[in-house]
Amino acid sequence: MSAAYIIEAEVITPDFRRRSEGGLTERDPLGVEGVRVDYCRGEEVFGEEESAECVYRVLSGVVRTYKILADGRRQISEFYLAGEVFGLETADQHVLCAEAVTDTQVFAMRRKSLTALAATDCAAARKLWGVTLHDLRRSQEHMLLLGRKSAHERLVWFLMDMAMRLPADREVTLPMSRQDIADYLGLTIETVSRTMTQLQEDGLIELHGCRHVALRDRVALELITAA
Amino acid sequence: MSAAYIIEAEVITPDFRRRSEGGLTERDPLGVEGVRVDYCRGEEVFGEEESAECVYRVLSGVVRTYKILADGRRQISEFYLAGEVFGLETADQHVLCAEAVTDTQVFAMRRKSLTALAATDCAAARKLWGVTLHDLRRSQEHMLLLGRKSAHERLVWFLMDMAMRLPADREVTLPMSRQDIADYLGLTIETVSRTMTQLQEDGLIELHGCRHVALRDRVALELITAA
DNA sequence: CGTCTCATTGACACCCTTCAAACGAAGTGG
DNA sequence: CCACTTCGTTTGAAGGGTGTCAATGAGACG
Repeated sequence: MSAAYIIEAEVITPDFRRRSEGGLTERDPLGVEGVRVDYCRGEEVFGEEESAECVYRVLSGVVRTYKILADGRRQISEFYLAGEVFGLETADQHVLCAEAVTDTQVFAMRRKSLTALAATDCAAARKLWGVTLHDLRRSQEHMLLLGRKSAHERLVWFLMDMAMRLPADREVTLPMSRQDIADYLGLTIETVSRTMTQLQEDGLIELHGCRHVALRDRVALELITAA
Repeated sequence: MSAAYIIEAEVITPDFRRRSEGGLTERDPLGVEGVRVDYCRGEEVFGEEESAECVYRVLSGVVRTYKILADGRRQISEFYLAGEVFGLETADQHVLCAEAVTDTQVFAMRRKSLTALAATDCAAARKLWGVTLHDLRRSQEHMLLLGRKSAHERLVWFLMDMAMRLPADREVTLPMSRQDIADYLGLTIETVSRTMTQLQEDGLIELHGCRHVALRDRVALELITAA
């Protein structure tokens, strides 16, 4: 109880001021304490060039990180799903923006606590580094996708990836809009939409409303991604 | 001297067998020992899915890391210039290939030595993590480029980046071929060539042979990248 | 039921790719 | 020194995939 107040007093950020009502201080698997914070759909978690006070783990919902150009062109670098860590992909200052894709609850940890822990606990340091490595490996695959794959290949890869990462029984429920998908895959919203319909016409997927996708022919889909 | 033999005996990799004649064991700024190894133009440093025995620092020359699809489409994720570290961008197994772009000398360190050092020396661990973070930040910018920028913007960004990173007096000497540039920027060789000529016709750059580029109008060039 | 937001569909344009040929520089052998 | 080859680059013409612009359709919500 007192620890909660200490943290609250130390960290003067909107995150911690906005912490969930009644939320007590807890410990993250990474090994440091923090608090739960809620964000509603579209709300910003942190902005570009903002000093990086906190590191976050998604508890529920989805977060997108992105870069944006002066004229509005946006590239989403990653979607973070429940259980995943973000905000670590930078040094002292954020070079990305982060926003809640859906209503989201995150676990906010103070960066200082993490680096302090890493300074003494090698296993923790290794874990932290592993998070960054994971992001890097995914971004390398993402570069291949953005630089060299067709719209069909991009979308199929995306759907397969989501099916793997989201709790999917018979169909995937996409948490993000077509615009988000487009900005993630380096396409336009129209191309995403058209490609989605075409995949349906080809019998590869089945759409039940625009957010619900059933992967109808996994073999054919995997052939496209492997190509 | 004896340390050199120990390392040579421990590490059974082509890298260490191929070490430069007469090269003694030295210590890298990262804090571990290793040996110099030479690669000639086009030679592979490591392949995809090869176990990651070593981490490298470029001493002279240039190295490219890339991913390649079954049908030959290639995406270069990064060029590593003199002084830069590569091979760390992965966990235990490489997910990229690395090749020498020019005749290249690298400093090869055993991954085990690095992780062992990181386990005791926090500053070293922090440095290692910093290398990965640097790669991640660059790959995020690269994603924005690949996903959202035009051929002109891509090439201008590339030239500015090279001018900044390479020792450039009045003109930049590009160490890589048009094909490499194309595969780095997610374009075709023809588009790179055409865009290059157009930039010259517009008076933004000046070509003296295809490898030598003078940035004629820095202000205009920076306007394009900032757009 | 009306409004709002988002998704889909259509027509058209354009940037980049593809295919092909010419050009140029570097190296080799006569 | 000069043909000749080879490899990489440049240039041209044509086509296609994706973007742009615009209109229609479909849910969600009050």
